[in-house]
Amino acid sequence: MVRAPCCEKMGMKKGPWTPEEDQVLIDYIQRYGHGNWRALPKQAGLLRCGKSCRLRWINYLRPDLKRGNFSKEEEDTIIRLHEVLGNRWSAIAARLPGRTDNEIKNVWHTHLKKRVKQNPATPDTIRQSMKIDECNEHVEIDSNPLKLSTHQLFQRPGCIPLSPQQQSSSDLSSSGTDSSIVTTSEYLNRPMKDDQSVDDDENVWWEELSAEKQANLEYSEANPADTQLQFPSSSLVYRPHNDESMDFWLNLYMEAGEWPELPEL
DNA sequence: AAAGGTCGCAACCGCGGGAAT
DNA sequence: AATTCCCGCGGTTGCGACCTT
Repeated sequence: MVRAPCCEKMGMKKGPWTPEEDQVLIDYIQRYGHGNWRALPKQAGLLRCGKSCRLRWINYLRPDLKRGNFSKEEEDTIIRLHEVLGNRWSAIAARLPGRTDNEIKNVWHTHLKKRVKQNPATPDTIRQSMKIDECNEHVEIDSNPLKLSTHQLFQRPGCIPLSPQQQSSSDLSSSGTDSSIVTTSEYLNRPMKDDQSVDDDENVWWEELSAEKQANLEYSEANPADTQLQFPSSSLVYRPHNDESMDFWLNLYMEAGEWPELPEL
């Protein structure tokens, strides 16, 4: 059964909000909060659906919104984050205080997309990323939608190197020109021996690979920043196993303006 | 000055995921 | 376990403002 959109209810108003409606919504939320968006309009006396109220509050009425034009720094930040995160506007907005995902999406489509297209070399990150790609073993080319955030992140450090032991023990067929280099994709697609079960779900392989390698990683739960310094070897596979560690890498990237190099022993 | 085209922004829509039942 | 509900997200649209001819 398909649920009817909430706004199709008779009597629900659509279109631009009036100042009076805005004030009703502000007054209500300031007094009672917004625990249940669906119930809110009825309780507040608004002829709007909950979805419309939520959108209006989040994108326009929230007191912590910055408003006004984006600064050059904010635009650069969006470009860099977009390169890493793609169209994940809410994730980008989470790193730009006072800005909404809708606002960022609009500014991307109206200004920044053109800017990047006209001058693709302008964001230094592109060059920097290429530089990193060149100096490391290989670039992760796998794309798994379910792991997109992690994968996109690590397409830049990209370089998720496999240990030499891993390469020699997994009986890999090398399709590349350099047999000492194995991408994660090649690992995941490696031919199976008879006694190895083949799982169609790449996620499983990916998870197994990660779990296997995380065991060798001295990861500090208490202080993720320590993790960077605790690679037993730069040839180990590492994958952030939660959002916190992903944020750690992303913050490093944002602060430094480039991806940190994996430490060598 | 007017008509047509383009831009920018606010709002809507449909979908997916997680929580609740 | 299945269904329903709600929220949040990303893509898209509508329309007023501005620009060009």
